[in-house]
Amino acid sequence: MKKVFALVDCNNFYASCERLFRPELNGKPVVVLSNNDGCIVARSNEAKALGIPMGAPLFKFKDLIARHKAHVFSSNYALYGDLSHRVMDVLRQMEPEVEVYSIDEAFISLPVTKVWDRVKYAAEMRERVRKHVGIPVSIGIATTKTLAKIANRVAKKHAQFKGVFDLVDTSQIDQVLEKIEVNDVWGIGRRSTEKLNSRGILTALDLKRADSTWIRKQLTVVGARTVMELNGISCISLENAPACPKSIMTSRSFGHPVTDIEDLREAVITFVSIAAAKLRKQAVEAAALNLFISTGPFDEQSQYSNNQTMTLHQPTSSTPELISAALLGLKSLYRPGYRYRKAGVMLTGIVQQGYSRQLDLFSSAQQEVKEDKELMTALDRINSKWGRSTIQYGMTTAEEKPWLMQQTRKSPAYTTNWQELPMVKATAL
DNA sequence: TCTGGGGTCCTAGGACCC
DNA sequence: TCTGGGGTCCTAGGACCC
Repeated sequence: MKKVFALVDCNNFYASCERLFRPELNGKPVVVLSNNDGCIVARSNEAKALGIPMGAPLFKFKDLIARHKAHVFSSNYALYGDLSHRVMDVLRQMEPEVEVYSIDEAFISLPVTKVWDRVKYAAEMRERVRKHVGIPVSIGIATTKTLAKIANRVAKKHAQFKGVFDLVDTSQIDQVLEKIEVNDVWGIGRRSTEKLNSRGILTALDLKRADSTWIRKQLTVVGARTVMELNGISCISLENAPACPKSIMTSRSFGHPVTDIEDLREAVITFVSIAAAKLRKQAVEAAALNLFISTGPFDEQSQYSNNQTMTLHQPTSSTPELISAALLGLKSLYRPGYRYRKAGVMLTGIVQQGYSRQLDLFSSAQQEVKEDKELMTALDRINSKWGRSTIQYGMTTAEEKPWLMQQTRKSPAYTTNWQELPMVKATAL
């Protein structure tokens, strides 16, 4: 049966999450910051209207924010992740084929029906999410993912469509594409836009009609695919089941510059522990670990950045094993005298847990692996119940931890921590 | 003073092999 | 004097996405 794509996208997701528990902020400007309270990564419509751009560093807009009394939040991923799951659950209750594309977006495969039925159904979907979770979403429908993205944009931008726009009808596609700038097309970023503009390709419609040989040469097969999708030929399919990840990364900028190797050591141990827990959560193991440390990109005094890959004995998800590999790397990467601002660990060579485990000749393998697994299971259980840092490896009790993130305006974990549940005040009548 | 984090895919070029 | 060619694998870097 022929199917069409619906793209469900949460409106100003992080800002909407924050407002859900602070309804008095509805209609007011709200911004949410990146880690370390560095950049603005989400804005309510009111904040967008003030001219605050996406990704802008906070310090450049402090005045504007103060002047308009915009509300500022540190990012609270425990909250956003939980609300995201709830939204996706509602979608799955209505349709079986859901691809969770990002924390705030999902592609859904819908059967082809009459336009009117489709729009009505999507509107119902939208209303259910609003009612059951409280997050507003927009829905775009089309024959390819790239066109569904564009339809979603229209749904979000023009209030008269009430959050749902259907672009399956081919006769109106060109009219819509004509009004979309080429850099707003999914897959066309800054560099491609420069190339396209210099050739006079300014709108999505221009791109749709562009010469395919030239596109293939300048934008590779990726760009060629985008052009096909604009022409209604579906090249990017729905990925229903989550695939095995190719890499898993944990990295952070530090709250303050770090010079001491002992502080770096703690940071690295922490990041490896988080990454290892991610492995176990997805039931996979890593065959290699890449560690990197670097000074800040805005440090004018001196720059240093380096990385090293350690190959593990065999694929593993054991925190202590990964930590010892990482610390070996740190020893050879560290140079004294620099102000480090960031470190991170990337796990690669990911395989399914226990898949093709070679018997290790150099240790009494089986028994050790088993004990380690049980230990990790216990650790994960405790940390998921009592919080990520309840049991940690190799931490000092130092009060000053310069590498820790700055997060001065974080909202409570309303939905994932018993200690931080929202309270309802009962007033006597 | 203050500038995020976590991914994917593609290509070019080098090493190596036969 | 004349000094192949094709395939594979790996890595680094670019571009893009949210």
